Amino acid sequence: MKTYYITTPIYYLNGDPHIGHTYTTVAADVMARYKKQRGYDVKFLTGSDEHGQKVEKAAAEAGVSPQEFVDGLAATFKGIWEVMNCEYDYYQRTTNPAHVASIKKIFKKLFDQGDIYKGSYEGLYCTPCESFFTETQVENGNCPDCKRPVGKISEEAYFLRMSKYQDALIKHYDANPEFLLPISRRNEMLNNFIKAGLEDLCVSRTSFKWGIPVDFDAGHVIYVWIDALSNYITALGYLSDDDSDYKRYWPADLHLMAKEIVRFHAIIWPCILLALDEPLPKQVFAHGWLQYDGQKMGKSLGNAIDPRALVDEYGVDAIRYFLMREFTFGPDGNFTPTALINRYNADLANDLGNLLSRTVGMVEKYFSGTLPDISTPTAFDQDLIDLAITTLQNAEDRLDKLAFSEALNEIWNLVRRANKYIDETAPWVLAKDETKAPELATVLYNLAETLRILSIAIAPVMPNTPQIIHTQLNITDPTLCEWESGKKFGLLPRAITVTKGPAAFPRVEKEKK
RNA sequence: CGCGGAGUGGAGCAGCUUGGUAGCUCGUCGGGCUCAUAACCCGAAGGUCGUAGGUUCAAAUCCUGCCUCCGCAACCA
Repeated sequence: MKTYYITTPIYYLNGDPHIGHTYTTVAADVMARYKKQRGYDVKFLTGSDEHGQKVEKAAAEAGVSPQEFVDGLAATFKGIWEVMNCEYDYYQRTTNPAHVASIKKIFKKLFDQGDIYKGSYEGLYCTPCESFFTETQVENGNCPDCKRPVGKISEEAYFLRMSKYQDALIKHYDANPEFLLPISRRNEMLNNFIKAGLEDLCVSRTSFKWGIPVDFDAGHVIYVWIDALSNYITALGYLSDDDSDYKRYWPADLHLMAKEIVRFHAIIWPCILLALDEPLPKQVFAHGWLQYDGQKMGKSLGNAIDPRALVDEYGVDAIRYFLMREFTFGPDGNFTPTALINRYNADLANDLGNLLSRTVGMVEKYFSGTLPDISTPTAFDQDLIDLAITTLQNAEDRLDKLAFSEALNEIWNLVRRANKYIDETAPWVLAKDETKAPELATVLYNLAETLRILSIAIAPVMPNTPQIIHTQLNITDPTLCEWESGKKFGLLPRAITVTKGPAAFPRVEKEKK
């Protein structure tokens, strides 16, 4: 069976999850579900990065141990993924003993083979940001990020010989045009950083304790690079007693992330893998940020969006749909409440929800809820059917390129086509003439069958909605819900009995804001 | 000369890597229909694609200058 290994970053546990984390993870979940539906053996990994000085400090301020602190936040993150219906296959934590053991082995291996060496690091350091800065970066002696004073510190540290792998990395980029997408990111990394020259990277710290210790040198702690990035392989059991998953799933098909960490995934991580002599991931994809009303989102600005509140108000499928449909996956996007309401009403309430509602309504009204097994084609059927049987393929073409919005647009072309079909065939006219019952039954059947296909197409993005459609159309045969069955028209039994339910997506009034 | 992104009908966006009738959603106006969540369907208006040049038979799309806005500058998705 073909495997598909997809990852989100492991999120740093320094605060509650926000819409940004949600955006990345939902996108990954959509891909994972899509591939599962198509029969792939999928591994979907997410997790949390739980070490470092910020966590150590935040825990101290909260009056709990670092472990207690991250346990709480990790639970919060797992909770939001449950709310968002993100079904990861494994949740990796950098405090997981198995991860810790693997990381120690990786570090030791790299040290033993000379790719990690001991040196000393001196620089201007901002403690809260856990970052070194160059003279030019510092603004009047203050950290350019948080504006607090930086101090000059020097420490013994271990370095990763990144410079050694520069040429190999460039070769890999050249040989794999789709290694890093979108193209703009590729150009950025290649031209500005890789070709400009890779400097050896400081991969340990002595300034804090909360991390994985360097076994052979007391006081040194393995810094985030190796600790966090390697999670993608420690989660598969790399260098553990059971590395069957590693053999099965590595190299990853896709590392998904937002743009600010593309450097680590497109440069540092490949260098680590090159040093380990392991294959590089097939693709790294960096999407943009969501802004809020044109402004950067963030806790400090007080405009961070709480995904839970959105789900409470609109439902999880609607929010997932909105995130995947509204924004082009790649560039930054602008999140506005108005856009959310517009999308919800136009696409979900008016187009899809109403299509289901009017279809089921007509079967009830004209045939007392059960379609008779009679049919006579109408002049309008073929157009609808032609589009219906190509819709899944069209969606596949887009999804395979992570063009979620385009994929949904393809699917909605069918939704709109079905609504138009109702207008063309005017079932209410057919209903007035008893001799037209076979045509009427055909029209309603074709609509039901189209809804079946739609339920398959939307499932990766909207995992709950298919069930609503299936319940109302009384679809119980699981084979009628399989991806490939959505490429065939006419599989649904003709004599279906429908059950009208509450509106799948009740309209939201704009005044509500 | 720090780096990068963006400027497309009223709004929000796509298209630009691989030049060739300017597309989508919302909104507006007009019409149709009445099965449905006052939803649906059809039609129309509205853009010299930031600006000045260049390359080309042909540029929103490639190149150069300029203007404006925004982000980043070793871990905020």
